[in-house]
Amino acid sequence: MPLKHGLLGLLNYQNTTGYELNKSFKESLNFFWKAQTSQIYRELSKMENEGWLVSERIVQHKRPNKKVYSITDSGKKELDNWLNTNESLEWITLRSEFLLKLFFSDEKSKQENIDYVKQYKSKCQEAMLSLEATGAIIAKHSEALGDPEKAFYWEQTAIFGYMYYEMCLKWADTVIMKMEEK
Amino acid sequence: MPLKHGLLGLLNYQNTTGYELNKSFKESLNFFWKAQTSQIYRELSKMENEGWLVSERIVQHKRPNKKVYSITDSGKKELDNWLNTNESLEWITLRSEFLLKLFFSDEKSKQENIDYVKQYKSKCQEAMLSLEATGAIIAKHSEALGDPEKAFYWEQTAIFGYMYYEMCLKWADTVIMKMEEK
DNA sequence: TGGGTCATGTAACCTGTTACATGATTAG
DNA sequence: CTAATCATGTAACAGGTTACATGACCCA
Repeated sequence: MPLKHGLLGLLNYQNTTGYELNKSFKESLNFFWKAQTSQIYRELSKMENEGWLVSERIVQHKRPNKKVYSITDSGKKELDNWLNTNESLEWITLRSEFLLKLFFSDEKSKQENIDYVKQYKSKCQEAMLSLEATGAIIAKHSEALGDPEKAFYWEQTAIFGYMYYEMCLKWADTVIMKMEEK
Repeated sequence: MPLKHGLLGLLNYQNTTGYELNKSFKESLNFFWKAQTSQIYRELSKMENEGWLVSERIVQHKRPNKKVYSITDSGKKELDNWLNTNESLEWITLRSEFLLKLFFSDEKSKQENIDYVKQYKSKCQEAMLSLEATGAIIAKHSEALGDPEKAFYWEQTAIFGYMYYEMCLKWADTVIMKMEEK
């Protein structure tokens, strides 16, 4: 249940609400793990039932009341456990509706398929840009923490993304070339 | 609902049973789209309710009876529609429990993390080998069909996989180097 | 002053995963 | 002869997606 553990990981840095977690999640983990807002709330209450978290309800005027979650010892143990056991870890997963369609695109015209792959390229370029923005966020965090090493692993994940999109673009170019030669 | 459409795509080649579809799926699409056996059966019956498929029950001795599905005109239309509209297509998705853990691995020892990434490398190498096997399957299919172009797009998806794993290995090597320098 | 967006979430539905059932047949 | 695998699936549950709710505040 990686989503739960991602949330535990964030809550291990600081106590916070579902709303804030949702934002942090989207700022940091979102590129390699997506989570819906509603999913985050649901997982949080489940984790509270498990005893991994406790919550405190804060009454607010002007804003809806909120629930601040904090991780318990049992939650820390669970997080630790997840980090340290790699049985049942899905090391590699690839899932692409884009490729699924391409697979079945034999009947479509050459030109349609070329356009399709070109559209893909432009999505990759967009994604790269947004990763560059993440790069800036990482740099800011590192500075704020005063320790450039603090964000080392975060940075490596962003680099992964960067290399991934580069590879996708390279692949797309060679496919387009081959299609044009057909 | 890409799984439904993947199944439609396969059924567009030939009428067959859930059992056989499951096998074809795993041989061809599995590398970029996973489906559980049970999921395939469920989707098939839903698609029959939608009118995209019809089925015929074949009574067997020695083997459990089976249901042979065939695609209807309405199913063909649906498939065509899916292939030709890219609104709502998820062009890029990346999801990696491996990276999620790495993100939170600051507290772990340098050596543990190096080992972790090395394990990842070996999974990538395995995956590459299994893609090479797929390459052989593709070649056989092409020959069987007599037309090397028939499997062109299939081949391109396999090449994508190949380049992907290459990239992963390259990334892993640079990360390991950086970790060793820490 | 009317339409977004912020700050909180909840409900319903659809998809994916895990576990199980059963009677041949094949492998060791 | 016994255990695994084949050839069919079904059931239950967990995870992911889409749609909606509400009362402030901010912008044009």
